[in-house]
Amino acid sequence: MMNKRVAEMFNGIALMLQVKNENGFKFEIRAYQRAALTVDSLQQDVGEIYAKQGLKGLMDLPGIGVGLAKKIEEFAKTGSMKKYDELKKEYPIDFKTLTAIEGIGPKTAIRLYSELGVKNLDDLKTAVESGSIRKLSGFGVKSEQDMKEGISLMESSKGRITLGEALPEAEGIIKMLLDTGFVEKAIISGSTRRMRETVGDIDILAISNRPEKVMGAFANFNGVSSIIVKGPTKTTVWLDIGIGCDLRVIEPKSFGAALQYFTGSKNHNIKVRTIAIKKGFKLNEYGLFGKNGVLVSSLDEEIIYRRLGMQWMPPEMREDRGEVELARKNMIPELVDYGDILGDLHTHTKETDGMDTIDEMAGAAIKKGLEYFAATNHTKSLKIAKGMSETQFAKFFKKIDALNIELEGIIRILKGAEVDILKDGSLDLDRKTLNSMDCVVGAVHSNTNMSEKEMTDRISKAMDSGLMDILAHPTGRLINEREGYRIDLDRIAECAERNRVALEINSYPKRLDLNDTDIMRASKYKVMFAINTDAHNTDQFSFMRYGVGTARRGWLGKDRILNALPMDKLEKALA
DNA sequence: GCCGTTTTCGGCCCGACTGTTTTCAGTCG
Repeated sequence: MMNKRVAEMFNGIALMLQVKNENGFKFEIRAYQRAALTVDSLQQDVGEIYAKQGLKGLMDLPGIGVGLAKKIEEFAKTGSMKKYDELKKEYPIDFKTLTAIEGIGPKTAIRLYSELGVKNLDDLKTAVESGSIRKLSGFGVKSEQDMKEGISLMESSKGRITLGEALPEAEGIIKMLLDTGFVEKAIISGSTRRMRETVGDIDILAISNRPEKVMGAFANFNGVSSIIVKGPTKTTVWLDIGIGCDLRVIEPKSFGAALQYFTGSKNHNIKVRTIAIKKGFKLNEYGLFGKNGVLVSSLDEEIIYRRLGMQWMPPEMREDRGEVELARKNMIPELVDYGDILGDLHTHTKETDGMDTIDEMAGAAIKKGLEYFAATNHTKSLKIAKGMSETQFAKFFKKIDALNIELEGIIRILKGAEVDILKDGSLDLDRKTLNSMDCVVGAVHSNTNMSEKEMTDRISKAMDSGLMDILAHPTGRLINEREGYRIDLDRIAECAERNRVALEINSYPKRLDLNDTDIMRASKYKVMFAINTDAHNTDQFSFMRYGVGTARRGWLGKDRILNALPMDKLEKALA
């Protein structure tokens, strides 16, 4: 995977061009930054795209033209980029680290270098401690202190946290704001509203006629470790959990415009605003304005989009992946909704590595309003999770049969397993046991370091057995921890279609697997998807929303979701 | 350096906050 490196180099080039010549490269810089964003958020490796589709494939990516495609080609072939290396020779500075410090941008970094010889973080620490920053013109004691604090913030930063951590934190802040009594409405915006799998900072939008009171309460919130900026409409703080949080307070009349603006994504907004300009409007966070600065619309997101000749788009789609073009043609698909999920087809109990009993899990599922769920414990080869043998499953299923009689008409528990797909592609239980189950979820847990072809063959063989209903966490990736195993997703999806195996969208916050872009790719085949929590305790049924958010980011409709089917139809589908 | 429902040339999103200095450049999102 070379995306990270390429994005870093593009960003590096942008930074160095910025210091090289004030405004001469203004738009070139923007092009590099935009391309870096595109490459960085891409799930597919640009090296792979180049290998399979050449320059043409690269140029199909938004913001990548012939020039940048050739630079990616150069990197893929030689492992370096001449333009980057040449600039780096001119500026032997660790821009990436230094500009990651809050308040330090490229201009400041270059002054620190040319006047104090600061090349990296260690040099900066020395400069700050020695008191030499305050002696530079345009800098003072405050700037020096800010840098010191910026360094410690960066060192305590978690980077991007998972949606599963960010969303509950954001909801806590919303509640606190509403409790102040000064807030009419408070809503999550930014990447959290778009349900992005990781969140770099939390964005909150509040409506109030008393902004100073709201900002005061926010800054004093006990989850806040320091205040970065504080004004009447915008306050930024650093949270104890290791990321930043922005609060914008606006007047009621600007609600729609502000929500549209602060939800992003950045590239989505740039595209929408460009269209606004072409139509003779100006769009900002206060509203959509006509030629003479006359307010056209500001109250409602949907009306603003309409005025621009577009349909409203669900936040999860706003990534500039073609949604604007669809919206202009009135072709935005109806996405699976958070309330559409009727069951959960992948959960664990105490018998293996779960925390709670089947009775407790059933109780929690009932509370969640599910019509059914499948108990899918691990199988014997997975020793670390106390995987079960054929006889243990038989015994466990008797318990489920009894429970199902007791819970008749309330909920239905499906008998299943998360069966290991072994190294040779065979399944970890005998055919008879698997045939006795309602729902067989196949998964890879061992020998993950195979080649792409070997791993794809292995999983395909398992699906070809005709015994599997669902392929769990198809790539095995863990966010911020490990990349997935290597698979040819097209071959997997094609094989799943042939065998009528559903692909899982695992809702576990660290997994979200398949992810949004993989879903888009796989959904070109006639496969169903199953959005499962993989719950290991009763609380984790609440992970479902992360999976649904991911499915929506992959543009899936309800008709593609296996567990949006009511029990009778699901039974037929599984059979 | 990218890109096209005005364009293959001439455009390119828009505003808030801060420090240090007197009007704004730098940074951020």
